[in-house]
Amino acid sequence: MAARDMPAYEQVKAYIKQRIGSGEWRPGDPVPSEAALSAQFAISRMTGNRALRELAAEGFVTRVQGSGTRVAQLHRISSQLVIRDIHEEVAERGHQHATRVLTVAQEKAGTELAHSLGVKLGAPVFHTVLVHLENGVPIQYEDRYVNPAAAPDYLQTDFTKASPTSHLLQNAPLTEASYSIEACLPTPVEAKELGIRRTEPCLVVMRRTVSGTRPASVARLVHPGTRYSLAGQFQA
Amino acid sequence: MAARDMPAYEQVKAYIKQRIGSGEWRPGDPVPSEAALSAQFAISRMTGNRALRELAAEGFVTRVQGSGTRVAQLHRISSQLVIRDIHEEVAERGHQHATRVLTVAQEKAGTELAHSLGVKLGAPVFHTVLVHLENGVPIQYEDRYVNPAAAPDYLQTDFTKASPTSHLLQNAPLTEASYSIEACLPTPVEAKELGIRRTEPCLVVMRRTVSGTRPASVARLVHPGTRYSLAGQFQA
DNA sequence: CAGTGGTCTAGACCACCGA
DNA sequence: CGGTGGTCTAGACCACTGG
Repeated sequence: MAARDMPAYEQVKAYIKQRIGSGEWRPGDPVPSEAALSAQFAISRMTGNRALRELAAEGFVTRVQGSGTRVAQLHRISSQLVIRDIHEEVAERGHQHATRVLTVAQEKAGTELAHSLGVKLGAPVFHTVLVHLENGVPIQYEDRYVNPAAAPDYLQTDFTKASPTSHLLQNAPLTEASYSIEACLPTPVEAKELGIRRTEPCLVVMRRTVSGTRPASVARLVHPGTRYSLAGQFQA
Repeated sequence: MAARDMPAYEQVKAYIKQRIGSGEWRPGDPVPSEAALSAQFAISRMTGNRALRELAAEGFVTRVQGSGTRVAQLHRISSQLVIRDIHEEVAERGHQHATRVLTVAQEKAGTELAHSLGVKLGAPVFHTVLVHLENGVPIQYEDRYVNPAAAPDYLQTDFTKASPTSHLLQNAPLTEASYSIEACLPTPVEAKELGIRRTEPCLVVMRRTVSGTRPASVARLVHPGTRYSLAGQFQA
């Protein structure tokens, strides 16, 4: 065990998590109070407080002022899906990232798009279509519409050097987003640009981001099923 | 403003979040040090520490010992992705959920499985294969292996009444999980049981759950691409 | 080296809950 | 009322970073 090197509050957290994980303390059972922990571990009350406060934030226990701390009823496990720049993602794997630019244009918003981006019908919107390559192999077809109000100089970006995601993150602080993930067959154009057969399943992520109160961008990200998977970890 | 009633550390957090949200402090910019905050707000260093520590946990800033605190590049946003019982999920949509049980058996662990579940090669493991239907239409093919140590009476469950997920959540408190999501074609058996063509893309979720320190279960969840999508929302 | 964050202490006052 | 958590302070020592 690396228990000796752990900070005191981490040791207390580990102790409590272990009791909960082993089933020794069941949901609803009381957890030792801050004062009890101080005495038991020979630590100050603040240290015990930090341990319990963090466990509460992580969903392991619930605390009620005046009443006490108890083991939480359900373990809600929420993931930490992160909106990442694909360039960083590839670079982190130690691979080469390159971008092929297919379309950079200003267009007029149709009904559906106008609604998604919160602009008027026929108002100008920015449109880019790119293919991202990892070590020369296409891994993502990115079809994106951007609200000019959120990133006025979007079209001036050199997309071979800065990805749309990084440009948007720099210029339009992200406050909200929604996504959906599905499995689809690629369109003929997508298949051609990704260099795959039209029968190969693709992982498609549709994402809509909001900056402040203003919709910033909607994107359709198509990944060949054999070359890309989303992975993640839940904790707490 | 309710600023007067807020604890000091919350006021400091609000101040910093406001600067970041308004774009006044850009990603990578330095955030005032704990000492600077103490002076500026007339608070103790510990209070400033708590504000910055929580902002770091929430993904607004990054901290490096010895170097300082800076505005984070990305907003880490926790999603609503939760490990849910498919029965609840379907019921929530106001639909009928039914289960077809294909396999309920005890088997011997092969090399790979033994490693995933943390048991010895050839040790007994529980195996179930189910098909979940929403209003009579197959939406998920669930192939699951369970560690007997985590849920000894798993095989006695009536899976038409309680789903594996709900049984496991009841009996083996969940502490950790990892998953991957990909797009694949179904195997012949999967296609047959789901009632789809073998060329129809499927959304496949591989999930491994851990209860305490013990791997509890590994599952392969296959969903027809045309009938199922994962959706979620981010919020700051 | 000076400045930073990481941790910890031994007190303190308050608001709240339950008996 | 005593016990609980919620917050805050004014110090302290340490490990790490940068110039």
